[in-house]
Amino acid sequence: MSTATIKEIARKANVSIATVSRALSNDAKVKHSTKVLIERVAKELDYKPNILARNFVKKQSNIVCLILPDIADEFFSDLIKSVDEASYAMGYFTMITSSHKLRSIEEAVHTFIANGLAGSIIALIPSLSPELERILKNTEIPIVLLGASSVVEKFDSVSIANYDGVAELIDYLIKVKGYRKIAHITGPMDNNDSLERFGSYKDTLEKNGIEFNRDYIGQGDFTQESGKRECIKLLKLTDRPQLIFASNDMMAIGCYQAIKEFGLRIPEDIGVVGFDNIFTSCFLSPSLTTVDVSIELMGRSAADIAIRRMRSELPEAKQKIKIPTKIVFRESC
Amino acid sequence: MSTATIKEIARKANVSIATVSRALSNDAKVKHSTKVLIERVAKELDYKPNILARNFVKKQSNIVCLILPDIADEFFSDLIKSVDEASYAMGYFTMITSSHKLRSIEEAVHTFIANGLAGSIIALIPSLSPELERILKNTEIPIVLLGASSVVEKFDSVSIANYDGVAELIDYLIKVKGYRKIAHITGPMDNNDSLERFGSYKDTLEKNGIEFNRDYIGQGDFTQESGKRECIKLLKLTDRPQLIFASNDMMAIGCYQAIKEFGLRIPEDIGVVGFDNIFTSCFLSPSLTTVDVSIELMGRSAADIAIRRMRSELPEAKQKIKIPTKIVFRESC
DNA sequence: ATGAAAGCGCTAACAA
DNA sequence: TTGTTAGCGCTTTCAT
Repeated sequence: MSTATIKEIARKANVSIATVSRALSNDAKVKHSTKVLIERVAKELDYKPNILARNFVKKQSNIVCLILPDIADEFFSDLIKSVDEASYAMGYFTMITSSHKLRSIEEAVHTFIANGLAGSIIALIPSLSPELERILKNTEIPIVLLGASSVVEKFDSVSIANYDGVAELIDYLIKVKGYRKIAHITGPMDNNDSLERFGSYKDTLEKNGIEFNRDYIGQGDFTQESGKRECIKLLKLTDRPQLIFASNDMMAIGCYQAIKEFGLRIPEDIGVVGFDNIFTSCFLSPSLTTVDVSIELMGRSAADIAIRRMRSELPEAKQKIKIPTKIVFRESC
Repeated sequence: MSTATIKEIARKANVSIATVSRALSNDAKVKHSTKVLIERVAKELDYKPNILARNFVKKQSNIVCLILPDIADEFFSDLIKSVDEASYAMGYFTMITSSHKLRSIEEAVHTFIANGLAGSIIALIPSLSPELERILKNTEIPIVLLGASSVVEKFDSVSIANYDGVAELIDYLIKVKGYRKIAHITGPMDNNDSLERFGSYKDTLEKNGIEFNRDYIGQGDFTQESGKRECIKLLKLTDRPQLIFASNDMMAIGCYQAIKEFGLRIPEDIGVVGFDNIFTSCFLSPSLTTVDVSIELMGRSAADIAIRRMRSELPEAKQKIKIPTKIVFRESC
């Protein structure tokens, strides 16, 4: 490895290392001719700054650290890619890590904050534990929360417009499709997305004059298995619902399995809708009506905030970005 | 942020910073009692070493950098996760980046090598350009190639056992299922996986006494669209094949679309098989028979090699890991 | 077994 | 506009 250092450039260009440093970070007043000279020499030597040294002395890092939860969701690739692309475009690097069986999310965050590697953190935090909140609040580096409760006023956050998305979906089901008996399978009860979707489901039913029916609620955990399990319970009801709204597409897939095992047809006997628009959704038969979210936009927005915070380009007030959703009309209802 | 430094620990423990450094990296001869004392103080102060400083002075990095190609494949999440998990378990961090419209893979690799951030590189390189090979060979840090031509003797590599996997698949199709007219849609012609699969397809046909038929070859590029396009060409043949072996599942999905548009049935009128076993495969109708590869094992193996190279724990000879495959029997043939 | 001191590559006062 | 110098937190000789 061993690229040239500013020392060698200084020697070759007959200037001091300070001048080289200034010229290369082009923020100081350096005579144009010397700047040009230094840049030429730097290019000749194929100079790449030692990021470690630079970050170390500046006591800051140009690494955006993306922290993901344990489960590997389908959309992580897109999220990572969009964060990295935006970061790179602004001159930053992307580090990623996730909590897993060996490490809690709290530990992951704490480590990255304390050891100086991360210049900012983007964390996909489905639910904010008190300990995590304490750690996060005790740090100087910018934190951007993805999908975390937007109620938490203390952090910048980027989240999905769950409420509006679900409201639009349920409205469509009732007003256009004529469904009245709509069941819902929720995600985990400490998950913000799940909670918001559930709240919107209830509110929208009521706004349409449909009474909320506790029997029509299944409690899942965003996994396919839980979707299937809760769907079976719903299918066994004497007053069976006409449609099941699963809080995400994975659980909707579970519903498909259950419904097929019961020998029922979608959407003739019972409709199904989901949320997320994962890649698989359009290949199910029948294809799944769901709510699309631009993960790419989410990642880009988060990186943008993180980096502008690092550069102190943002106003004091915490940013609260809501990523809009869009219904994808298909064949399952 | 600002965790305690070794200086503060030294002061509190009444020893020199050198002793603290030694005690904490527990490789030098430090009296047991002082070591215990220092560790206690360190814990009290919630000390986390400044990784930037440490890496900087040691002129090495404990960051494993994973470099991905532009396209965001479905399996990236699993790959990233498994690399990170293995790295973390061995005390390393994971950085990821990908080539994209703003940056070629050559530039990405070069940057990470030169700026000192990466301690080793794991690169998913479908095809090795001469420039990339030059860059890679000119560096001191360990390089592990994923899926790159295993012919390249100069690098450690982890790749899929394409040849054996396809041989097993084609053998099954001929001997068990009785297919004879088997068409193939290839991936890009500079992609190693694609090439190996194609080679194995040809060889296995011949071993079974079936003459290779050039008309039965479509040249795709691993995208769904190319699969559809090439499938249409095959369906228009007067002597239509009985089955299409797509070089990956995405193209198999494209085949499904084409076949349905032609009003044909799978597998009654024509069979389809793929390679990869992506998540969606089992939800297609009919579900897709394909070849499964453990991405998780791939990532783990790559991280393992990268890190043991960093620690000089591996013999000179380049490691050549082949990840075994397994046929997933389903309904599409 | 421990301490003193140099130095990694770079930036940022302070001088000139 | 440029040079000199101190120092970031840590590791690592070289002494003791």
